Amino acid sequence: MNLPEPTNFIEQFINEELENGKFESVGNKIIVRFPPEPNGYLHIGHIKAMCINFGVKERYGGELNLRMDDTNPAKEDYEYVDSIVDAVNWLGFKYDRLVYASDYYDKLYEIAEKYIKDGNAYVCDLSAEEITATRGTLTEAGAPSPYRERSVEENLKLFREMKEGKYPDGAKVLRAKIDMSSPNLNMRDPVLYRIAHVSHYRTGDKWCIYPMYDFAHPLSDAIEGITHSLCSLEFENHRPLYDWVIEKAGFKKPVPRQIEFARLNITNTLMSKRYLKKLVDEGFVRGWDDPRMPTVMGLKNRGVPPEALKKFCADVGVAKAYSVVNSAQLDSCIRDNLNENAERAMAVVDPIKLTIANYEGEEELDFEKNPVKDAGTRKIKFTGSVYIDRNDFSLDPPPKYKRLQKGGTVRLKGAYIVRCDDVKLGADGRVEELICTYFPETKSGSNAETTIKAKGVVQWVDAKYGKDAEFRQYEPLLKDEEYPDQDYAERLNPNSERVFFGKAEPYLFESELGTAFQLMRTGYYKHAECGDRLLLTEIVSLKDNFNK
RNA sequence: UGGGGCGUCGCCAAGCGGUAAGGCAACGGACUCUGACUCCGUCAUUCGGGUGUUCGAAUCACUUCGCCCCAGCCA
Repeated sequence: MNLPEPTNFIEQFINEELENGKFESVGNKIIVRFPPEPNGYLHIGHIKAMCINFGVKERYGGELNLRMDDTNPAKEDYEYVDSIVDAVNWLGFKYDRLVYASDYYDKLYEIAEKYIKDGNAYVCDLSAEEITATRGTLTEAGAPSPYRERSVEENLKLFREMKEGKYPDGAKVLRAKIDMSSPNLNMRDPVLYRIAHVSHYRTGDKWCIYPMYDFAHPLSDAIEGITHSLCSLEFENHRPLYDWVIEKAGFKKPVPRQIEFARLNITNTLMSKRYLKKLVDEGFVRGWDDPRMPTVMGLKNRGVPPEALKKFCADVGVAKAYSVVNSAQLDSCIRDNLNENAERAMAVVDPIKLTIANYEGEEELDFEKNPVKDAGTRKIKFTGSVYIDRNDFSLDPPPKYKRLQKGGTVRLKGAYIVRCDDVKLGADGRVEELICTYFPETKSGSNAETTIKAKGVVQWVDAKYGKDAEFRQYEPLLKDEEYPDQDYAERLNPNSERVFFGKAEPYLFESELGTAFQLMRTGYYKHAECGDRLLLTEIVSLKDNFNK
């Protein structure tokens, strides 16, 4: 058998099973699933889960079901289903089928009746509080429910009445009959079905009883023929129950195997759906797709290429140890990708006029689209009167300053070397205009002999042909040092704190392109919201690089 | 305190009894029409601690310390 080289312990485990012939009866086809609950937007933590699952699918030539784990009607909606599908598609992951746990409500109900008939489940009249009270503690066994020994007939009758809507919410539940003294609390007669007179976004009012995760998830896996059910570490304690549920339902082998991995944590951001929702609901960000958000759509709007995210996940790896990855690692993957793929543009944020006294007329210059790979050039117009950024000039330059200073030279990228002869100051003492001399023989790309040298290169925007674009710098939501690695809950004080994903990058721009692009010199990916003035050399369609 | 997991460089992470990969970060230096990129070099005598077994241990055993998860009719 041709087994792929495992990239993590999960694949290593799968390889061993394959070698042992565990899946021979199903043609050694590996089937996995990615099962988000449609109650929120996907974030970068989900991307890791997707990379793991889709990675297994691809390496084993298997299949993957995108499954909406929608068993709690109170929280779920199509809005989220749509956003999840959009996110998966944007990332370029190809699933084999889109399925819903709610598709199985009928089957699940039948299996529940089977449980009852087999004496593996019973209807319990205890209230939620009473169930909690009789569950016992970490060190003490729980007490059996007084309803634990009801007859099969009575249980069946009661369960059917539950289904028919005869009881109000909370009046009764269906419980598994396992072991009230198990050291694993999940095995102390867990609830399988609860009554909820809530209409479900897909099944409407057909049901008033809904299966719990611990019942629906393993059975959904088994029904779909999932071979490996990959989930995060906190479900480790559920595995015995997962196995029990499938076994009692009577599924034929091979039966799905749950494998757990550590979820992703990143410094400088929040990964909990609950707090992300809070940011949205309380207006700290524009929405789930705000570029400061670690959501898939937020990342997309930042101009982060999907491939960079996949690279990041691959670099970070899969293990079982709790970890917090430094956001610099993500930044590195993004920079790397953008450096390779992004077309370059020049922009000036805080302009100072630079006038070349000895230049006349205008011309078109060739501007390299991407110096890393051969992406060709485009034309930019030059009239000798340009803007450069305020911080590319210094009246009082520090040692080793490479940009422009009075009497010094600098290269206008893609154009000429200029020397600053005079500085005009405004009434407020701020630099208003630089009067320069250019050297024709230093034209970019020319091979003319010259002794003129410039230590630095600056971006510029032509005063006549440059274009305005709207932008606003984003406020970081939290200061760097305030970012919690954990226990961030209490730090989110609604009135004072702010959140930003990643370092507080100062230049995030968004023009009418609605996308990001890499600015020259800053060498970083940029994005923006509207608000202030930004000068661009030209509106180039960089959109294609990112937001497909 | 019961059970289940986890502890390898500042941050991730390989390693599966034969003598510590790699990435990020950092630090030197070269190069550069982005102070970017690229390049070259440095960065764990040591694997939470201890004790054993072994010719030989991060890898096995015992013990100890630390961290995470579980008492939702959430997923």
